Amino acid sequence: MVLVAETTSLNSILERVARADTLTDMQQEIERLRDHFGVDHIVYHWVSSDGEQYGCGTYPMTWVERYLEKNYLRIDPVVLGCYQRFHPVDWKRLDWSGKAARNFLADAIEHGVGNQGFSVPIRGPNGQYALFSLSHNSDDDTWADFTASHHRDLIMAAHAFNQRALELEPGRAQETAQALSPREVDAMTLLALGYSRAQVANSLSISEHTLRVYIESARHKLGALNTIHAVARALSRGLIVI
Amino acid sequence: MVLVAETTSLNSILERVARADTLTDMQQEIERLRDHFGVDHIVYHWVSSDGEQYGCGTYPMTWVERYLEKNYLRIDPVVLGCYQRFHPVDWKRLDWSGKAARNFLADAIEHGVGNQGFSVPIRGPNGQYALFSLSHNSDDDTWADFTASHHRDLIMAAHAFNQRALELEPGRAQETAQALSPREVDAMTLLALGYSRAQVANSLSISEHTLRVYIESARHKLGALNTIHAVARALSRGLIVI
DNA sequence: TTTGCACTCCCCATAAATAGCGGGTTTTGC
DNA sequence: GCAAAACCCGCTATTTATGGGGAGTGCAAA
Repeated sequence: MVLVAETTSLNSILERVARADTLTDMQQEIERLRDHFGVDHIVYHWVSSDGEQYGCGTYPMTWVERYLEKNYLRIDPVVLGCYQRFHPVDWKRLDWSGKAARNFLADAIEHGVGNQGFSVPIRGPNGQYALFSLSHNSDDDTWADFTASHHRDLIMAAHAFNQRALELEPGRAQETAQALSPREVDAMTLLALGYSRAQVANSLSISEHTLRVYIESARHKLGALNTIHAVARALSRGLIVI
Repeated sequence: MVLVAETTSLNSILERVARADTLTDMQQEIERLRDHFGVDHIVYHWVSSDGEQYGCGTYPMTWVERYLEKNYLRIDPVVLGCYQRFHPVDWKRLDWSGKAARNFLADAIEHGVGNQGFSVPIRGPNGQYALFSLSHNSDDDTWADFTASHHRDLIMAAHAFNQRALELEPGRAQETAQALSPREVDAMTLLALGYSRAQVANSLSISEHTLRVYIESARHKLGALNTIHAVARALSRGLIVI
């Protein structure tokens, strides 16, 4: 077990990440990064604004397939926990109570994921949510020393992957374009706060019919199927804040 | 004009930021950081989950007051532009067309803000949105050299402020998000994805009435007034991911 | 200056969600 | 083992949202 990082090569790896043209290139760099840090696994995966999942990393293919097949995204305490957090977190500090979480953990370790882990969450303007994770097999103290001494390197690495991944993400151009008008933002915000249509119309001092026009135009701009969908998209894209 | 950064002292500043107990402490460190980078101004400001604004920085008090008084937050292309972005951006690359934006720029420069600028946006799980900005008076080339060579330091500094600011934010502790049951999570998620109740019930292979029970229990747990409200809260509390 | 966009208002018919009542089984945690 | 919580289903009635039409103003940029 080697837990040594040579900062000399980190910069060169991150520079290559910044110039990566494909996911395959990033995959290669993530393997270099794993060797650099001397950990068992590194994974970078993210959820785009349209809910699509992307990722690259060094987990065994069997685990990746199982993860997708079992839809572990909705169970994985790392994903769910980091979604509520701002800064990097050690997996030990997440909530592993609950049967589903414990089963997931057992399954993960069985498939080669380490017993220790550390994740850096980053989120973007349109609900993009990315996670840069390291996983390793070691005792608690060794792991604590490692994460403490490489905290900054890990943040920088996460940022590098993140920046490039977002640039490589397909269909980014037309999604950011669809902003909402001020009135539409008002309407979506008040709906998200639990007001009924009548209350929203009253709050905005407009007729309920006018309000409906805003809701519908917001729906169309957001490509939403109904009001709940529209509010959810506006929220997760950061167009409204509640 | 000095644009030299000694990396030896950056770490010590950021470590003091990480241990800062109050906004005043952070204010002190931000001044040290300004001297370290040799720029005219550094500002860190953020919008919390309840919409409150906080900030600290080296701008003249007259400008801060004018900014708040004129409600420039809704005009400032730096704030608006970075809200739509993921990674650090030079102010020159933002959209300064539009009368309001140009007036704002003139007003800002008149109050001592530099003609150059660079901002690092970061956002958090509950709609928090933070901006770490540097401003300086210089020509384009000098500024481009500075930002290029200190790109990583700036990201690290932004992260350091960000992490501490979020920890210092009041009212974070009592945000004990009551968890939803797996079925409630399913229901909320599918609703957020735009499915109607009939479609959700069909997807989950349960009766529409049973689905209704889940939606209502989720509503009660979330203290929501209606379904839209419940979905919005579940989303913004990170209980569901779409 | 003309084109676009944001903003405001109105009707009608149908689809969907909400509110209230009732009944039951299976899992999970202490 | 027991209690609590999660899981599942039925009914009726009312309120609310949605979908499809309309029309007209004003502002600002191309």
